Amino acid sequence: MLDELDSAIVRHLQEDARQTNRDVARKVGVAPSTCLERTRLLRERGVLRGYHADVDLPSLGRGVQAMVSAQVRPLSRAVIDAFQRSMVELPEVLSVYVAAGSDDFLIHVAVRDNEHLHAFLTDRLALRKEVVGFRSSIIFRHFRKTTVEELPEPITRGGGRHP
Amino acid sequence: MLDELDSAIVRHLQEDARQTNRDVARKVGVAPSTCLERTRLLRERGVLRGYHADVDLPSLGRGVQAMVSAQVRPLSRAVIDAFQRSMVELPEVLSVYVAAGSDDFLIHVAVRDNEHLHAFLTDRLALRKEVVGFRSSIIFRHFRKTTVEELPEPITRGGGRHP
DNA sequence: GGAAACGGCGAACAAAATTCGGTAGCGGAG
DNA sequence: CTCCGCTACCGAATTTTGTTCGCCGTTTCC
Repeated sequence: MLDELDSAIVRHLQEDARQTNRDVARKVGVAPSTCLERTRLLRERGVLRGYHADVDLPSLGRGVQAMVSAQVRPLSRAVIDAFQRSMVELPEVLSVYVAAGSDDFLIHVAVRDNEHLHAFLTDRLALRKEVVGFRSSIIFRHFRKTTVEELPEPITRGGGRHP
Repeated sequence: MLDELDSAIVRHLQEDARQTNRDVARKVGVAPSTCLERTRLLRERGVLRGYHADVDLPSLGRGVQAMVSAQVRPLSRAVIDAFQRSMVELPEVLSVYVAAGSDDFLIHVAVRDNEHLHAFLTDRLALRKEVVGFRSSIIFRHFRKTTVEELPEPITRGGGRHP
């Protein structure tokens, strides 16, 4: 799906999305025009979904982060979709994961302080009647990998899907 | 800490970090040179931590995501730091949260398929002797907010910290 | 073996980044 | 009240980059 040149471009744009196309081209060893066209195609293909600034949360008055796992009932599409939508539009929420296994939802929140977290849990979660339970984990540190590489093919037994 | 102009610049760079400085300047209503200087200062102050391409995980051969919560013992700094570091360097791992509450660690992983996830859990987690338990949640959907705004000051009783 | 298609290249042109001297507005001191 | 100095913004000039497009070498498929 991605050749080596694509992968290299993607890697460099993950590390610094604001470096110039010329710089990327030089680092991956092709002409700027080639690099530009490749990048355009990667975007068009949906491999590159966008470019976003990474912001320091404490600077935005959000010194406390937590991951809140919630269980909702009934697990119908209507309830799930509505709950997801209402969580996403809360200013405290950074991210919503719809999941299965131990939890139905994982909600990553960033708030001013513990007081604010408590208010969020009681006023925004506990009050909702579809929420039958939730647990919170305060996040002390968060290390996010800047670059995600293509996974190498694993050692397979017996070959691929087209025999 | 951030005036209205800073906030506007930060907001626009969160939405699209690769738009030109001119475009940002036009949108926030200042001259390009002013916008450039502001952006430089925001970076220097650590408010803007970097700019990263958002990559489609399935395109990288990672069609399955999960959040794994792990409990480790003893909860000493040495064990925590070592476990964190070893998780971060695994290719399957996107993000590591060091937490307290329901869980000690939250590990966001993206793998090829369920088979690969199972291999990860058994070979990379269950084998470690400091891991005393873990639970996994398969992630079906992940909605990440592109723009994080500064939280408005709450209604406080009795005023600020400098009377 | 040849034709067509693909991908990369580099030059030319348009646009953006970056620098820097000038200046308006603001705040403080006299 | 006025003057001074400081800060932040602006806009023009220069350098750098983005973007387009015709050309050419390679590969692929008859």
